[in-house]
Amino acid sequence: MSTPPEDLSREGGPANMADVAARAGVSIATVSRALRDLPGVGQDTRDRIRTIADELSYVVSPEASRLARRDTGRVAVVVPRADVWFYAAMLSGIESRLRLAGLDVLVYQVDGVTARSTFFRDLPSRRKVDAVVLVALPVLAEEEKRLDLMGAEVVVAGGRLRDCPHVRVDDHEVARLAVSHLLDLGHRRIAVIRTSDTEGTRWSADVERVRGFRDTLADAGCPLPEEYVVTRPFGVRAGADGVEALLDLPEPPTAVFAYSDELAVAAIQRLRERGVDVPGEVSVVGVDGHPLAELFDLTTVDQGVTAQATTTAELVVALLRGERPERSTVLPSRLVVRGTTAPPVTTVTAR
Amino acid sequence: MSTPPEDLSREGGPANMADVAARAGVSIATVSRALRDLPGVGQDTRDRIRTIADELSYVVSPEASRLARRDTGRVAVVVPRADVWFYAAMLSGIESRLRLAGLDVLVYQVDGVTARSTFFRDLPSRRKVDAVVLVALPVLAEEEKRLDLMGAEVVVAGGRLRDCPHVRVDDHEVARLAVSHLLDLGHRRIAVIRTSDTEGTRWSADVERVRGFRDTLADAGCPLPEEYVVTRPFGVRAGADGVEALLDLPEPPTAVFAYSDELAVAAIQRLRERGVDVPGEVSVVGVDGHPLAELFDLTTVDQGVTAQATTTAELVVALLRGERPERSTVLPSRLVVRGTTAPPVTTVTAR
DNA sequence: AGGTCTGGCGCAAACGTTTACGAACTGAGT
DNA sequence: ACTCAGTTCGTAAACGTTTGCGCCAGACCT
Repeated sequence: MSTPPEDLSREGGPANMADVAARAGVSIATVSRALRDLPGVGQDTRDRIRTIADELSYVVSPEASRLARRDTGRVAVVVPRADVWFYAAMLSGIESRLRLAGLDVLVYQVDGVTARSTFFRDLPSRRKVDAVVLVALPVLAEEEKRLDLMGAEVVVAGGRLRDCPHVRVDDHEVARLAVSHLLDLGHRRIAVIRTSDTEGTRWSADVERVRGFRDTLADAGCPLPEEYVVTRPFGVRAGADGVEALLDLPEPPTAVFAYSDELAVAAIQRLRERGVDVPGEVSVVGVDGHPLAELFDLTTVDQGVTAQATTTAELVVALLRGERPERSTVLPSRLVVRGTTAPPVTTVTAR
Repeated sequence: MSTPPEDLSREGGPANMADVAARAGVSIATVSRALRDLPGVGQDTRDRIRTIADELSYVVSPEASRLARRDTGRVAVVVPRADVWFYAAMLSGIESRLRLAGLDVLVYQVDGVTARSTFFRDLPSRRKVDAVVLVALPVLAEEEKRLDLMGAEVVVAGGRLRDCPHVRVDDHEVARLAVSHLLDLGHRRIAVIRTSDTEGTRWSADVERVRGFRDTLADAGCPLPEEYVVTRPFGVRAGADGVEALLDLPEPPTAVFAYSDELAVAAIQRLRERGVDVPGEVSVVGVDGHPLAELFDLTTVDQGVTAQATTTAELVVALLRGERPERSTVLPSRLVVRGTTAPPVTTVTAR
């Protein structure tokens, strides 16, 4: 009868490989090999080491292990903020998949100019991770250059950036899907509500969606007054305020393309508060595939966030394995027609 | 004219402390001290080392540094899932605050029985972090025991667990605030919609809210048919389905206390779809302080998520500094009366 | 002149692994 | 008996820091 409890709480701190080795009467090297399923260890020795490690409830020191093998086993996920659905869903999906690959995920919230500039100045994740995933992060041209210093694989999700490998949807197509749907229904007065940093940064998804919006209207010979493009700072109020501005126009739109489902829901809520029927008087279409969209019977362009997240994570895993995966994946988006879009009354009836 | 570009991309990998030391003509120890503002280095030497480190764009190897100093500089935040507002907001707030303290945050999503049991079996964060924050994580009694093996400070947010230091709101009070408000308005038929894991786990916030609900009704001498307590699996449908079930009762409630604002909003949406006026026929009150609540003019009990997050993070920081902070902080919650609650028509009018 | 400080710095031992290399042993083939 | 390949294991050198200790020069005293 030995003294197991005493061994666990030996002079502070958890057990080392040396402790396991001593108990098993083998060298540290053998323990290392045994625990990692490397060849060169007899089955019986391996088993013995295993049980001893278990008894001591030993786990390797990641610092030491990583120091010796020169990787970190960690991936940074950079999002503007973690409490907004799209980013949260991305983070969630990426974490799940990376966890399967045995990778840890650290989060960086980088929101606004100052946070972003300090992030790119200090690159706080340098040498701390094997890869960094930039999720829909607007980046200034000068900041792009600092990416090289990152010293890790950089992959981009939900947009594209320089020559970084990335996963995204075709945002031009996203906008086209939404706007075509509205055009098909007969709408000719179509507005867009978007949010932005308005700090001079451009995120590919943003520019492409705007372009898709304009292109689709232009292709259909549909006029677009500039007042129909409203931009509001991010927040719950964005959708409501944006649609308010549109309603107050001398000639308000009959349909609204909202940049996100959250915007759309807020817009709908405000419309109904003001007694405007949706979709009777104004149609609304969103983007994302937010759970709320189903609840509110919102027509939307589902951009398959989970799929994007998973694909991104798999891209990271492949890169870290040294494989040469597809550097650019464009996932499909699909229009989900629900109850917030309908033909405009004005065109159907009088004039 | 030396060869600066060559130095940067020297034989692969980033610059070491040794490189900096060599260039500066000092020892490694001096570089270490200089860069960390430790005493024992002359000002001029310090400056010289600084600029050289800058030129080489040197950053310390966290693995090596942490190995030597025996901490990790990381904190694990464990949430059931990162794409649900409450957890996301907690994570977001905690990350922001911990970042200020120079700590990195790694996320663990632990949702459902299997994920939780493997989490507590493997304790994947062992030795990887200095502290772990459990955010509203239901834990089985047997799993609690494994916490000791964590080998890190364990703090709990949004509830309480064993003797772990924690930050929370008084959930009994939260329920009391909501239900008293409904009682004050004259409601006597008050139901509750809750979500749960239903895996035998109990989370303190859950049990206390239910208790608060029952106690408050009991104190008011208000009857509570068991059908008025509906539980639905988590999801967008929970609120809608739950309220549906209530409506179909022979004697439906005139007021609903929803466990979260998301539930409440879904419930309201379904109520209105079914032509039930809110708050005319049914009053609804939620819990959280979700951004949606403001948008939907929802009466709610704001549990100050950001404050909880910040306080939790500060608790962690204090613990890691070796201070002896308040081990139990109960933050105030407050009733925010908006437009989804009103006196019941039935009691006011006929009978 | 010798003596005690004191600030500035280097030496070297940790920290806990991983891994190339080689030693010892085993058994089989000659 | 002798080699040879194969298996099992130990030795020791990394990996890149941090930090206790000690040395040395100069300043400041007596």
